[in-house]
Amino acid sequence: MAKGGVTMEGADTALAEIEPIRLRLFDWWSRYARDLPWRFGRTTPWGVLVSEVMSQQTQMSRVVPYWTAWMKVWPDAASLAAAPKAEVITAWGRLGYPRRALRLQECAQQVAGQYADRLPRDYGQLVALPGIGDYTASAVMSFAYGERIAVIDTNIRRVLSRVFLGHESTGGAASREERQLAGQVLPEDEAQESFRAEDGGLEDAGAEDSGGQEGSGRLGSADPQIRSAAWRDPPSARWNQAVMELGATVCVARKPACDICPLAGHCRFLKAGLPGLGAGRTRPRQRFAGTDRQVRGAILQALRQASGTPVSRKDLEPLCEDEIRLDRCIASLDEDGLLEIGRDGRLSLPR
DNA sequence: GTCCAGCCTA
DNA sequence: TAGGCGGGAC
Repeated sequence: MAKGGVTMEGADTALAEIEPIRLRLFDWWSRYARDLPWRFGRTTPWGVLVSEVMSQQTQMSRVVPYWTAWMKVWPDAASLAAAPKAEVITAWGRLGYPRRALRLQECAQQVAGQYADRLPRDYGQLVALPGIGDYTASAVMSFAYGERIAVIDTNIRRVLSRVFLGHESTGGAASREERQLAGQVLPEDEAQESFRAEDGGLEDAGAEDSGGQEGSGRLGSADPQIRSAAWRDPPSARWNQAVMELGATVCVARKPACDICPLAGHCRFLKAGLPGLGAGRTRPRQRFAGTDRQVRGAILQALRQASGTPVSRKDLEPLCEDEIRLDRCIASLDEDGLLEIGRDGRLSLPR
């Protein structure tokens, strides 16, 4: 119980400065937030969900072109639900972890079939969808719907832990202390500020908005005024996004840019001299070179490039010295539903 | 070499 | 709770 109800003694000092911290972070956010096309209310809740799934373990900058092309072809759950798997896998391109693409389509099928093509505005229903875990469900609730909910991801854990607790976030699942802290620092929302509170909201705002902003998804080179006009995120949603953004661009894992950090004056970690910087990070990464994952990726890429023409196993042998491994990877891709094996033994993307 | 807006299964 | 699962940026 010493753990449960106990306040975070160590965080008290910093928590007392929560208001100036919020002001500084919000100001920083208004100046430096990246102008990603799914931000600032320019897409639907479904579009937000797609961006979050694509961003799982993948940097935002890599996601942007994929997301833009994807949403053009499949702007809603229903259209994605009806797409051929091969096209979905191909459109996923080299984003990595292609099983995410299949799960996203399964998710689309459930949304289209069970929810009349309207993404649920309920954490429990979201988290029950394929490929949607705690983070993504929370992110959609906050970013797409403006609901007040603490979002917990690796960036937020790192930033909050550093600023308020003065040490690095631990590996593994979020600790109880981290979750409690995230809830404590989350701003309250004024009822009237809660944007998209009314039913409908921007459910169909898709891509019209300002006439002719098509593909770019940008608002010119960041006129703060234009941007802020589009900002209707309630404080809690802005906070979640701003903390994440700070973690992604300034308060990074290995070499944080404390010299330009808006929270430097309030950061317990910095004050303490960055003890154990970079330590206690998430579990060690698996190597990629020479693993099944690399071979799986190469096989899939070959199938994409074959664009529908079945490929023989023989043609894949150059991708992998070890034939045992090659066959194992083919089998696992088959099990994952990422490829099909024809009667003649040739391989292709599933239909 | 490390890290990344994680999720799922055993 | 541990381990599998891409690929690129730095």
